[in-house]
Amino acid sequence: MDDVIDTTRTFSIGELARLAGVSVHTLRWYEAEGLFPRDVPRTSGGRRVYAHDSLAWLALLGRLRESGAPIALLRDYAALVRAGSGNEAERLALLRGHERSLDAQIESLIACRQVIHDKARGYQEALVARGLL
Amino acid sequence: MDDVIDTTRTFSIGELARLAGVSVHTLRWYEAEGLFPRDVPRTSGGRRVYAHDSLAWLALLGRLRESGAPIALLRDYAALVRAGSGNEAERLALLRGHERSLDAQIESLIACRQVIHDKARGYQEALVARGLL
DNA sequence: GTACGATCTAGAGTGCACTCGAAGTCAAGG
DNA sequence: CCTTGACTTCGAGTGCACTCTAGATCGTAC
Repeated sequence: MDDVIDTTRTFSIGELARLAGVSVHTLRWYEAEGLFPRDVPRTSGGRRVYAHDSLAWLALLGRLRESGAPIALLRDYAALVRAGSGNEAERLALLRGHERSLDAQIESLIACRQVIHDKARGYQEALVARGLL
Repeated sequence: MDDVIDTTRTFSIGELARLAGVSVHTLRWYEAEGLFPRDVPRTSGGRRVYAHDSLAWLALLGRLRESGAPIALLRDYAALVRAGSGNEAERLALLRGHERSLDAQIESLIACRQVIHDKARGYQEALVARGLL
């Protein structure tokens, strides 16, 4: 199997924003907040040049955000990656911690769903009883 | 079976806040935002007197909020209840709509959980391989 | 060389849902 | 009567995560 990922591919901020589904404003803001695991290199003219793996990194950040992780957690995780190998136990603990909070969130949502479903069923039955459904 | 709920029981704002697990500030703010299905009566001195069913109402609002419903949805729902019977179909549609969004949320969280779990497993295996776990 | 779109920085603005502060009123205990 | 604590209104402040603006610069296409 050939490698299908071109590891020499780089992205401009506009390209990366489009591919990652975030705004260029957000990318600059993420950088300022320390959410990248290494400094983003620049062209001689000062423009950002993102490495090919930035997309995967942003995908992971996106999953963390989507699941309710605060920016501070992404910052902590980025700092661990930035510090280099040797802190895998800490990275694991951070991810496991978020996984637990995710479990709690899912449980809570399922409970809410049940309550709302029951309430809806009440209205549904009332409508059926009156021949309106 | 005797009725175990005292329907004549009323609550002061402080009591209700404590029982419902919200702040008195929030109760006043909810009222100002039109989140109650009827006007909250007052004593001659101007203090709010909440009816016994306010607790159940707040529990429902709490479930809706906990599951990501914006205040606007609670306001719309309260307006329907306030308008009285006859709009059960609309109430049902509103609740069903939120139930759908809840399904989507739960699915999304499960997908996030998978991604994060896989990432954590990577670190775990690396630690095991190095005899650190 | 100039037009044009993409990018740059620093900092201000936005939306949501509270959350708090100030200054005053009410009601029960001593 | 007086203190104390819960309550009142109104409006300002908070935290989060962007989101946008202004004004300048870069780089490619004509």
